[in-house]
Amino acid sequence: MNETRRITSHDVANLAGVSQATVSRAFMPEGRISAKTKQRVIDAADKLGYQPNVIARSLAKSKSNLIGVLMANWNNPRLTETLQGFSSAFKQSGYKVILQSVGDGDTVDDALRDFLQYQVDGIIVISAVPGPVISAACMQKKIPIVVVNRFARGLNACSVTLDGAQAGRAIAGDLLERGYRRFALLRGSPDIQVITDLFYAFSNTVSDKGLGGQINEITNISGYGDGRKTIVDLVQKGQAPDAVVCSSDFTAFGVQAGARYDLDIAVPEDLGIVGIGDSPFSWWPEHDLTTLHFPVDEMVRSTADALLARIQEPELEPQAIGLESRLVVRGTTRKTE
Amino acid sequence: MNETRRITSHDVANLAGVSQATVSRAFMPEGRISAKTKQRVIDAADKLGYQPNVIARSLAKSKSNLIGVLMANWNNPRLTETLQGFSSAFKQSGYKVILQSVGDGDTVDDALRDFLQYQVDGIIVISAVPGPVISAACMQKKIPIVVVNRFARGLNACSVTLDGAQAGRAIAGDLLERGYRRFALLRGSPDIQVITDLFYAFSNTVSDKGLGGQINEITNISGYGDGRKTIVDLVQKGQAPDAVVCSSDFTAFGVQAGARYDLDIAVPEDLGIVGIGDSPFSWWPEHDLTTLHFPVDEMVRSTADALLARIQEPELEPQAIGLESRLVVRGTTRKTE
DNA sequence: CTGAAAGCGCTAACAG
DNA sequence: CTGTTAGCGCTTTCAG
Repeated sequence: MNETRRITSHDVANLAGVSQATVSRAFMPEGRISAKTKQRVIDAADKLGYQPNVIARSLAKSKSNLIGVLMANWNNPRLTETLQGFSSAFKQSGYKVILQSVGDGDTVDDALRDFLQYQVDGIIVISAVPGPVISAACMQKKIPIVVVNRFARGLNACSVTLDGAQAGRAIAGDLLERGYRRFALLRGSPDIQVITDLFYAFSNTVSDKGLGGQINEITNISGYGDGRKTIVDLVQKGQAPDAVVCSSDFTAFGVQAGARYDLDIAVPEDLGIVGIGDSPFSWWPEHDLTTLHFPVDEMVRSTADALLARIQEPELEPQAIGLESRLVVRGTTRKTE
Repeated sequence: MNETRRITSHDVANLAGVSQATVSRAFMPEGRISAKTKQRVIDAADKLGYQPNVIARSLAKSKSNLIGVLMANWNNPRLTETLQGFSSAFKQSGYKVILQSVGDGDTVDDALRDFLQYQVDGIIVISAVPGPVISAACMQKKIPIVVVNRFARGLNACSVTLDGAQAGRAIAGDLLERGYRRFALLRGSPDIQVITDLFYAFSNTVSDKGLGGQINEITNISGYGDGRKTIVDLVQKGQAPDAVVCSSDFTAFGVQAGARYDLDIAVPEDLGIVGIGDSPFSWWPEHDLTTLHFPVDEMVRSTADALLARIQEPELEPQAIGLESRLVVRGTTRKTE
């Protein structure tokens, strides 16, 4: 058996007849080295199949080029786009993504601690908010955090979310214009600030217009099954809305199914349905859902920009970015009169 | 400003009045150390907020506890389950996942080279196959690779895929029994071995039964739009099948849409539709799709097991695991007579 | 059980 | 431009 010791820069140095440091320089972008020796080193390197050891480099430079991404909600319909977006955005800047999911008994903060131990250069937390102690620890180590889809209230972390107020106004304005008046607002957990903002702005817009709209907000409704059940319940209790706004497309699909298969209510004539997210299949004619377009690309770019900027310049002020969204009008809301 | 030097095991050692090596032992599972001093060290450590530096540990132990996951196809409908599965499966074994996606100009092999530089302990390649040189390099460094959804023909790597032959037989048997005879088989790229196997077994089963079935295989059809267009084309060209098998659920949804919205063909009476994957919404009544259930959980488990086993014991033979699947019969195929 | 010392493989002054 | 020499922070013999 060939005793396979890992080949290091020393081996390359020997073969090339230079010092180990020279090998190092040959592999550094701004290594001051003559083109000729550099070539000799490179040749020797790939004759041996040498690959620089990034772990050792990280230790020496105190920079890992790792970004920790923590995913707390795997039910997001735009999830794959998000992950793919981050992975390629950071690849372009020379970073690698290390991915953790929260669940299985351990918490957001545990996961973040793991990231710290791996000396990540920055952290992205998606759909969760870090605890105060751990984020203080990050701040003290100058490791920037960007929170996505949640607010990082007073945490010295950036956050990137929908602009809930703008979205709420947009949806309410549009629905009112189409003649809807009795609204049901369906959401999951009641403590997601963005949705709170959105519903709040929605309500305000409705009252401001003075058209006599009424609003019924229902919490802890999430996913297809919940949506379907909820619309049936409402109708049976005599609280039938004429429009439903759902905090997620999946819930909206469920409402649509309830109307179509359980209740035989005409959509959009007797019931308008609006989702949030614009999931990749909301345009399919089976659904043809009017939904708020969540600008994933822009979100990824803002997040990456904010994080990278703070990796280079840790003293930058934290920033709360609100993404503007627009309503994509499809077949689940009526034509404007 | 507080000059924030990172706190290391030395700092803890000083505070605890022990040597740095002792601190190290206190944080190692099998560190030979007395309970008393260990406690003193732990106390000192979290008084300082000390977190062991995993990068340094990796360098010292030549073991990174990193698993590289390379994702080559982001259109897989079971993608989130897959990613979540791996991330939590490996977390349980003390590994972290470092995620890359191929695309944006660089290749599978580039990505794998990056993984090698990060000294990953093992690699998972999803929906792509590594080149021969890079996988030779991995083998020589004793870094195991498991290929998922593709065969690793002669690469000294494990592979985990559907058992195409079994799946093909199952689908064909079921469709024949339901009286379908004129089959269209829709697939994307023609060089995915699993689908080739599947369609081959499908064809064989059809001929073996001697019921006079005929088969039309069409390649480069992938996704909703393609599926929809394809069924319309077939009908217009007078080649209407009475059953369509699609290599992905999304294509099947498209076929269904074509039948429903463009052609007004009765499904399942005049057209049977079968997908592959069993995506999370194939059971929704809008689709109610008969589809081959892809056992994601089992796939994740097999993959993780195979990889972890080879991390511990690099000399294990490569293994090709074929996952058994079953057809989930829903509304897009007729009742058996 | 604990301390001293030699690495792990690379980067970064500092001379020459 | 290149070699020498210290580290980066931790693990691991090897003595004691």
